[in-house]
Amino acid sequence: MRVVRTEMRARRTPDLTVPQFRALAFVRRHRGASLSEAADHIGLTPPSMSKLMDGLVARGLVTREGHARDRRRVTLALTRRGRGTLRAASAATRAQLAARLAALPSAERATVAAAMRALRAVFAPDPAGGGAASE
Amino acid sequence: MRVVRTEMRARRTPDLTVPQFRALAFVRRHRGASLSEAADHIGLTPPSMSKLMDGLVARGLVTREGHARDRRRVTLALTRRGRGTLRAASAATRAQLAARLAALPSAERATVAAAMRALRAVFAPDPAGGGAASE
DNA sequence: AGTTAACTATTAGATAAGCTAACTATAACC
DNA sequence: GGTTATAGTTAGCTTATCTAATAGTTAACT
Repeated sequence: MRVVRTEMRARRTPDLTVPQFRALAFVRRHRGASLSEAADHIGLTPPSMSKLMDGLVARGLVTREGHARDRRRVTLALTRRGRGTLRAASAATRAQLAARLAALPSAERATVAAAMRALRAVFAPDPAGGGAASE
Repeated sequence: MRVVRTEMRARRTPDLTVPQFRALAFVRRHRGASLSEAADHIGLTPPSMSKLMDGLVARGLVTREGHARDRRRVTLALTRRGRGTLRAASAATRAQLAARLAALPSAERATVAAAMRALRAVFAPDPAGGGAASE
């Protein structure tokens, strides 16, 4: 995963930091989620998530609106631009990782995939982030 | 690796951040290294490494002395306390990871180990960090 | 109904990690 | 000996985190 981060940092295409990427991915997967929900799932405190969202809202990637019934809450969603940015970042990262992994013989790629499944079972991270690691 | 980081953060025993841990590990492995060497190996710019070392020197974990022949350079070394702190952090992290991995059947642990070897070959990280992952 | 308790989000203020640009001091080169 | 390159630091910026404190809302319980 260190390498994943490194690759993501190298990919300057849409210029998202790792926490920004994670937050966008969470919002994509949970449209209309609240700030606390995002903080919980990603493992940040609410103030941290609040500030993170400040930046994403300021960049026009996320909308933050008041909840209809519970006026304490906030409703998060991706903008069209947010979806595009996330998709581009995801594709770029995936491509770079795939390029690295392509250097492995396919038997070893299979071993890596099996290890990932085993580790996911033990650490049970949110299936959002690492899902669909087909290549 | 994300999980490694999380575990390390959770381990509050000697209270080292991940970059601090990495810097200490580098200095342990390369006694008398210069600042630039440390920055290069860890993948930071010299100013970042300089500031990181500021903190470690202030905490009495690292010594930073002038080089005998080349007075531009700086010579880094661990103090006794630095060695102890690093050892404690390393042991705590390792123990927590081992506890998690112990939940896996041994065949799957072997798969994980094989995957790590394969990935190391592709990404070729500094052998200092991930070495000796026996358990 | 009215007060208290719980919850949601933000602000304030701190530390740490990073970067680039600019500077200082020293060594190397010709 | 004067120019060029190298090593490290300082200055100033952004982002990521945290805890503590605050404000506004809703729920809960007399």
